[in-house]
Amino acid sequence: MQFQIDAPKEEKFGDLSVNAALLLAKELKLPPRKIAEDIIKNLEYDPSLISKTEIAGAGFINFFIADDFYKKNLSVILSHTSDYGKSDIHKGQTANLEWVSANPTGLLHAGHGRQVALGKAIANLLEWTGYKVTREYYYNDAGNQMNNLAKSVQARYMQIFQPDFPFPEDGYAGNYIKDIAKKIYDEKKDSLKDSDDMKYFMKAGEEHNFDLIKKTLKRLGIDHDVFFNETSLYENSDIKKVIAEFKSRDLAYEEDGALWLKMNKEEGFQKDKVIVKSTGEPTYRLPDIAYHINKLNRGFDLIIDIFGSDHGDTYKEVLYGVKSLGHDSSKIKVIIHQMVTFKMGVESFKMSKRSDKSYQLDDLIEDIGADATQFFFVMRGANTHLDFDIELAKDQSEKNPVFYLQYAHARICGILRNAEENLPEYKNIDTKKINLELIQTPEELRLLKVLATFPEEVLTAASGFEPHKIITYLNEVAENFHRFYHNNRVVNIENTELSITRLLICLAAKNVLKNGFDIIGIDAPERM
RNA sequence: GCGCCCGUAGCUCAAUCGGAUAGAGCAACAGCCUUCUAAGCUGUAGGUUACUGGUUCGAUUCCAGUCGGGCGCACCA
Repeated sequence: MQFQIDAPKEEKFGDLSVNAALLLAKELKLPPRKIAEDIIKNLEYDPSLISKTEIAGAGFINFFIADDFYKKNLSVILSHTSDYGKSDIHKGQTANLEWVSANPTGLLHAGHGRQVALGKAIANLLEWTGYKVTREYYYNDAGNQMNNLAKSVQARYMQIFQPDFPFPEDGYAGNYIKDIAKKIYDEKKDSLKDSDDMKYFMKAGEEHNFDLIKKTLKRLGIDHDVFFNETSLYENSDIKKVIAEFKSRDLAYEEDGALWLKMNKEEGFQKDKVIVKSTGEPTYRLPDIAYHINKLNRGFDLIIDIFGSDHGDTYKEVLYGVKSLGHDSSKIKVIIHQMVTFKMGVESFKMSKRSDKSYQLDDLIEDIGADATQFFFVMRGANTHLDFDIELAKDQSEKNPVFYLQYAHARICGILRNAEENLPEYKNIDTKKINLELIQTPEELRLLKVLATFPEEVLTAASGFEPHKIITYLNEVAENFHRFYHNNRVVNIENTELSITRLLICLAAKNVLKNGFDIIGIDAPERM
């Protein structure tokens, strides 16, 4: 029988709860509470770990973990320092996380931030569970959009000395195109005139844009290990091989001069899809399929893609292609995040690539800082539409949720500075010889309990790729620390022994906060 | 029209892949600074989990339908 052992939401229901009796009731045709009684009667457990059991509600069996366990855990936290919360369940395994992967046709706009921040935190989470993580960026410098970029740059360049030069209708309107044109003009003056120079315009635009994208990522502390170039898939003929495979498996056919991939209607696909256009150029699907096969062939145990919901349908086609060629697509996990609506108080506005007034990720970082940017994007589950209130994020006051957490850390640092001055000997204490008997107040115990669950919180957050759970948890830590602070004087020269015990609790809380901040990717300030 | 996602307190969101009396923050109201940072703490109020039905010991969670919102539905990526 698949019964569950859970930590109940409410403290009064104990620390662990088992629903076995409820599940057995039907089969045994007995009242659940009666079954629970029988189970408890026959249970053997260590009374130094479990202080109490009880039957509650419809027939839950609740276990209360002894306070001693949590008290002893204090030295566990302190001795593991920056490793506390890490696990090795995926030790020896490798993961590949690909995200951002914006084409070098423009800058990262504010909406990209959600994906940028999510990926950063998820990569960290994976490392905390033992994965060796490759952070990858799929660099796509082929296709129509690059021609469009070249035309846009050319037009802005020409307009410098020929103001009536027409700007392409679907060109990129952002001001950054003018910057690129200006740069070219400074170097080449008006020597580039005919369309043979298109390649030059393209290259200049690409380099400029990609440089800025990388700078933005750097501001958020993101450094990709691999920039995988799409063109390499053509050069090493991976794409040719994929086409040949599709043909030999009779999964593709030619029609109207194009090559079509047969899509399985039973898996929900409505119609077949073109993989090679009649012009001979592949559509994005083909290199994407080849790319994912390439990742699988590199031997990763886990492959994660992060996309916005606007790609919610297309990735399924790519995975279908990969699977139909006999590859194990179950190793590939796709995280879809919903779109972001930015608000200034009540006023909302949408991002647009076409407008030159679009709000860039750089602007957002400028306005609210890198920490708040990272925090606000990761704060909520990826699968809900996110309302991003820039005014709130900008607010340097208690309204801003990021400060609540950071303040708890800063406050602990304040206490430690006080101790440094009045009780410097606390630093030399052997944490194994603390007098645990002195831990008595409910706030102390409650805080220790919360701190003890950190490793498990990391595991659940990592297994579902849900970094927002870390924030929810850290909030609980901060809340319990503040409560502890208000009711328990820490540094008191009259009572050195108690002071030292409480200082160690502070250190443990600081340790957990710091580790959580590291996962999310924000700073742990010493002062605020 | 079809597909995917979503709808929870006035607002922004949680709720451990079916569990107990649905929780936080902000906003509102009432309190707490001669004491380690009041960016804090304590308390009050706020709900038919969009709606209707179904599945079972038990539903915010699963299923069907309705309403409302987002995103897709190219030989663009």
